[in-house]
Amino acid sequence: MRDIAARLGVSAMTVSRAIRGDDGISEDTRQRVLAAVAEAGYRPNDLARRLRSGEPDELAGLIVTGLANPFYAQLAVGVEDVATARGTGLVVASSNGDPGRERELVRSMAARHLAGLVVVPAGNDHRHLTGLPVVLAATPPRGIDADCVLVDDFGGTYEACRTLIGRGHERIGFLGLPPALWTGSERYRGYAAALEDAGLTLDERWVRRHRGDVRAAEKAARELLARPDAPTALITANNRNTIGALRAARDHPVALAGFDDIEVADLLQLPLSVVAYDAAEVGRAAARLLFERSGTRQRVVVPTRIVDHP
Amino acid sequence: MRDIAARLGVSAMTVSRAIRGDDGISEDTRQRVLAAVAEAGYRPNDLARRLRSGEPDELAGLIVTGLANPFYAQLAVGVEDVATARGTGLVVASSNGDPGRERELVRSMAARHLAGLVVVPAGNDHRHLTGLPVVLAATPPRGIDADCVLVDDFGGTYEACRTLIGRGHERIGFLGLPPALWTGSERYRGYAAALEDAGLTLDERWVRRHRGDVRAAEKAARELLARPDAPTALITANNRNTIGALRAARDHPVALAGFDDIEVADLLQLPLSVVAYDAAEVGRAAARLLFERSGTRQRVVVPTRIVDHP
DNA sequence: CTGTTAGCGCCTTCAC
DNA sequence: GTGAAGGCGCTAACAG
Repeated sequence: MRDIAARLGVSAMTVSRAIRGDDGISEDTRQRVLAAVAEAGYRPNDLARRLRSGEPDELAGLIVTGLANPFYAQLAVGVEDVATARGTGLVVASSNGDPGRERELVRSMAARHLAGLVVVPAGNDHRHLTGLPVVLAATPPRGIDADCVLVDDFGGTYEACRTLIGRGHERIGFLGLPPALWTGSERYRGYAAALEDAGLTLDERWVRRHRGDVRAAEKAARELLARPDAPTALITANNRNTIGALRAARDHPVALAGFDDIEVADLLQLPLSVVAYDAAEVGRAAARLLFERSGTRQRVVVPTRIVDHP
Repeated sequence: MRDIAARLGVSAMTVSRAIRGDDGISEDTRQRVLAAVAEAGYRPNDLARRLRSGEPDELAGLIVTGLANPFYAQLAVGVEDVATARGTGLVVASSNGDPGRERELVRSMAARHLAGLVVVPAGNDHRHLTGLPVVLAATPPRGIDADCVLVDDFGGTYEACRTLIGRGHERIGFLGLPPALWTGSERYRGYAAALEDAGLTLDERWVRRHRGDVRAAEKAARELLARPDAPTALITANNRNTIGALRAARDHPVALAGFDDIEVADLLQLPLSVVAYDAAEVGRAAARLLFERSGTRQRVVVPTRIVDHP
């Protein structure tokens, strides 16, 4: 900057003003400065600018359990949309479901003085989510006071289960996440409530609750469906479990209803109902809460709807 | 920092040294400082640190055309893996295929002094990719000198087309991206070469090359397949086109071979061959090139393989 | 309209 | 082992 100023015989301030589009500078001078800037290929240093002006970093963070899951990719798209609209960049990181790693990521983001953080937490204790504004997604806060965006886990699963019941199924199994996880617990609760309200029995032998990938899900589904008293229908409580169950269903016919939509669900020649919702909207809502930070604590619930792919 | 120093009756330098783990400070003093730091909840300011020390930011950037596309999500996972292993964070942004927006993103990332940038470019002229180290993915550099990671677009499409020919198809259409895009051009070339080598005619009426989403792809496929002289097979040159063609194929039976694997391709009751490759590896390779920056210009090609889902 | 002075928070360099 | 001086690149706040 000083170089440019010297070369033009003006002060650094003038260059600064021209670059920032500050007024109080003649149009003529501005043009001359901008020309010199372009010619020199000079780029102002954001670090120094922020250090001096005290502006917060125009960078927010997003921590998800795994970007490979299409749900989180969509969520990231939503967060990015809102951030971009504000001129804010987005640092994305995956915890891989490891609370220790999540803790480490939060620490480094806080040290970087990011403007704020959207987190899909890996664990249940959120007391380490400090040092910067935080909005939780998919899980309500525990141990901290923070805004959050939830999906209607209970209601969605309840409706999915009712769909199966409405089709005459009485032996309905459940393939989901561990009970310690909020989504695992809430979706199981929706399943259990739907059974109870229909006067059906919840048979624990038809339940598998694990934390795993598609292969683990397929294995669990196969075990369930190979039983002599196999259920005639399954609730699969997230997209990994749904895909695993779909693979198992090639050999063991079974009706399926799953949480999370699947892009090509309509192309599968298998009966599948899904609990669909706008994953990007979860991200957008979270980002809005982060940036708008009203005084009162907020909890947004994104609605779900049943989509049948008969 | 001054506060802490004053409170302890030491100089700011001592606090700085203690925090950074610099030696040349007594163990006793360090402990006292660290205790005070913890108690005050003080966090050193990364901006100021870097401004003074001139270190590059421990953040790299990734610009893709759209994170919603599973291919780019996987690529992001790969870049993130390698970055994380080095303790580097990742700023992710989508250009939405708009070169103007890409230019703007590059500018802001360069201004933030990120350590480097992996870019899946939206356009063909890459001269705006300056101001920081850049590695291109999926497209070779043009107008700049940079490393890049490519997929074997030509070879993959060639083999996919040969698969269809091997099954007896002689009227093979093509659904792909515009010729101005590298992948659009290379994949079309693979298609054309396979036809030529087999002595088959390339009929332009069976070709649709557009930039669009799944719906546009389905529409294009329907038009193609509704013709009286419809092709009996289609090459779909990316996952958006493949899914669109799959939808169209419900009403117009046709053999399909597509570039990019689809997660549940094995579950579709439709004959589909795909050109599969490790999208995350594209990201990992790009990140490695970025961080290792050898003196010589590198070009990595990620291999493809045909996977049949009969 | 333009320039001068001062300092953002930290770290390099050199004294002590 | 510790501190004082000075400056990284930029921009408030005040002159003129």
